[in-house]
Amino acid sequence: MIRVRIAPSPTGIPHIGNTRTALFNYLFARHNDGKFILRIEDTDRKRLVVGAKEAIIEILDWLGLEHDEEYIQSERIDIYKKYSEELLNNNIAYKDQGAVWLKVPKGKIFKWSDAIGNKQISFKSDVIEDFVIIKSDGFPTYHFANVVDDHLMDITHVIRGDEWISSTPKHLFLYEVFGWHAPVFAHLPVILGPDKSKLSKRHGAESVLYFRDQGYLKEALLNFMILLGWNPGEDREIMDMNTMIKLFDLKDINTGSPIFDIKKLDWINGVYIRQTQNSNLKTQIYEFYNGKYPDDMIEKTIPLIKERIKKLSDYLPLCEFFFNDPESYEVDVSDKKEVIRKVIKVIEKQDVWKADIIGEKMLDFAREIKIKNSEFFMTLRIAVTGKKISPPLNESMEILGKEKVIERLNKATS
RNA sequence: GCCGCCAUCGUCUAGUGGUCCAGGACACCUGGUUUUCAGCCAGGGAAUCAGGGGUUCGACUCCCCUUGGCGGUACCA
Repeated sequence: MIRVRIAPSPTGIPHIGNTRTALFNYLFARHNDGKFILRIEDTDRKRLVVGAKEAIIEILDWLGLEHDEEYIQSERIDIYKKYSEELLNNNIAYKDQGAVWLKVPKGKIFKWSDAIGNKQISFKSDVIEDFVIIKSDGFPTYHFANVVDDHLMDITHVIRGDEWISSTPKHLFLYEVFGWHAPVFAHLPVILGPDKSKLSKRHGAESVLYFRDQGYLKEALLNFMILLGWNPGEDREIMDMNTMIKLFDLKDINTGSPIFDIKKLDWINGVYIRQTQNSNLKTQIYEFYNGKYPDDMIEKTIPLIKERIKKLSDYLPLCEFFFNDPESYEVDVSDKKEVIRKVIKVIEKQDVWKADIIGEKMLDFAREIKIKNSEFFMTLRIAVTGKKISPPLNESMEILGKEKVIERLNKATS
């Protein structure tokens, strides 16, 4: 039975990098009908961040990366203590300044075959110094707790960031002194920022929750993340979770570090928005704005804006005029008052209030007063919406209603 | 410094010795549809496969070196 785990430490809020590692672990587990385990590694008491653990769980929940088992290391210190004492008794570890250290012998070679790129990696033990396994505050170090737990929890594959490569010899040595069988290691190349340096606050290192707050869909974020360092070996790029689970394989993970590119995320998000059922999209927008705008109105606008927004947060800038009268006009229409007044007359006589009929009348009117279509409709657009860019005008006016449109036009001439 | 990982269009990548003077996607540019913006459709530019040596009849693909990037070198993970 395949068993994998993610081992986040609650010293910060997970970003795209950590979360992609979680995704890969999840996909690997599900693909193989295995177990996906969450282990909170809160052994660094000094750097604990309040709310971090909750955020970790909230992110996994939001993305739907459901775990099968959950452990918290701070509740397991007796276990680590027991194993460290075993090492102490066997004279493999020693105490110094209140901490327990593991003796690392010289002249050994630690090597393993890494699942990423399928290569052999080896380190001479001479470059590895004795290291602490139990800190003076009684808590285990990552190296120790991690190995003990991975063994106790029957972890078969350790899929983690490649910043752990240099620590792997220590882990291997721990498995050796305990006489335990080491799991398969798969070290993922880390995601880099646009400047090819480590992901920083400026780009992508924000909490994953930030992307949700920016109006990205979880399906899009998931799809974006899997494409960072993995592809199915065919041209397909848009994949739902089931497809990802079906196609995912460790051997298809790239060896090079990918760079985080938000433009691609935006594109993918737009694709997903266009794919979303109207009623579902309505609900998502309604909830994104915390119910501030009536959902029946949102519903009417969906067909008009579905192909025009890339993120949920693009909705309001485009559609606010449906809910509120414009407070200002992006283009000055004060010299167009005459035209607008005439339009009002035409509209007042209009009793069939349908977009295509309205459109015809407007076209006729523009022709009658000999104004170029583009110019005329821009004036009308500004007067009704306040903006140069809007959803299709006729349809927007239909949704707004005749009375409201006349009111707006009157306001624009005042 | 030492140790280790990595290296194909700006970006994500395909490519496992010949079918590649390198294919797809994003981004960008042009044209079409059009009352704005999107979307959609059609087309375009964009990698001497980091550089240099090998191996081979033949290298993007294998080996070595150099360079560059990244990581580690904590009683942090």
